[in-house]
Amino acid sequence: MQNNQLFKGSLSTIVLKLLKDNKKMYGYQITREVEKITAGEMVITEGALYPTLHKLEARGLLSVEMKMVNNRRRKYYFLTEKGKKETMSLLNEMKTFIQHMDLLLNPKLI
Amino acid sequence: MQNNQLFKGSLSTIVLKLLKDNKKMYGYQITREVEKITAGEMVITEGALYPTLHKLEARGLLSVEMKMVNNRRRKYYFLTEKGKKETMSLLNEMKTFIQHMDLLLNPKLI
DNA sequence: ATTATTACATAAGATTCTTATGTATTCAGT
DNA sequence: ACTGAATACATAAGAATCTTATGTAATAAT
Repeated sequence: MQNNQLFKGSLSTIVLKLLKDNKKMYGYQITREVEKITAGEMVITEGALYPTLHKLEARGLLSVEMKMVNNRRRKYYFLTEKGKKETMSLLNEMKTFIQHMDLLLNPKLI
Repeated sequence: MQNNQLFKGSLSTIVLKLLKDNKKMYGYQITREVEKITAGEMVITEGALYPTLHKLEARGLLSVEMKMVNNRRRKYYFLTEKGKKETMSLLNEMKTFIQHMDLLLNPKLI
């Protein structure tokens, strides 16, 4: 995203949606996946991602499972039941937000 | 918008786009127009709007014209040349952002 | 008279990011 | 054997953008 304030506020939604589709993922994997999907145009910084994951866990939306792979630790996150509900809610909010932006930025002149 | 973090970062773009379409507007009018367009679903608070207008003016994107109407002062804002360019740029950024969100939230499963 | 609306403004605090920094392991190239 | 890139986590300081609260002041509506 480089210099994009628009991104602000959407990170949680993105993370939760990825976990919804992929069952479980670890932090580094999430950053790779976002870059892959957006062809490198959107980059999630670690300074934003890790605090967000911790916060979602603290809110009871995510659970964690530690794994060692190649002598490196990975923290796999997955949605709790509460997290699944919140994900649906946030996806609807995002949809509504984009509709409103469409109304504002592409006005239908009658 | 009530409780919507997604809104964060998009206010400048909305304001500039409205000024692009309406030539000149005053603060209170901008709040009314946004509510009108979004059927009351998006509400711009004054605490967000006025500092934003001042900032855009300080950056040379807006100019001001004072008017007295019904013994009440109005500050009409309008785009400078620099503001017109920045508006196009921000509208493109918003478009790109929404495309990326679409990629992330509505993945095309092959 | 009192409340709502119009019209501006700012300050404190919350939230979410960026940038910088730190630790530690593995892998690829020289 | 060494160096840098990649993998994988973490946190802290500061920036940017908002919310909430508050203030001023005039007109319109009840």
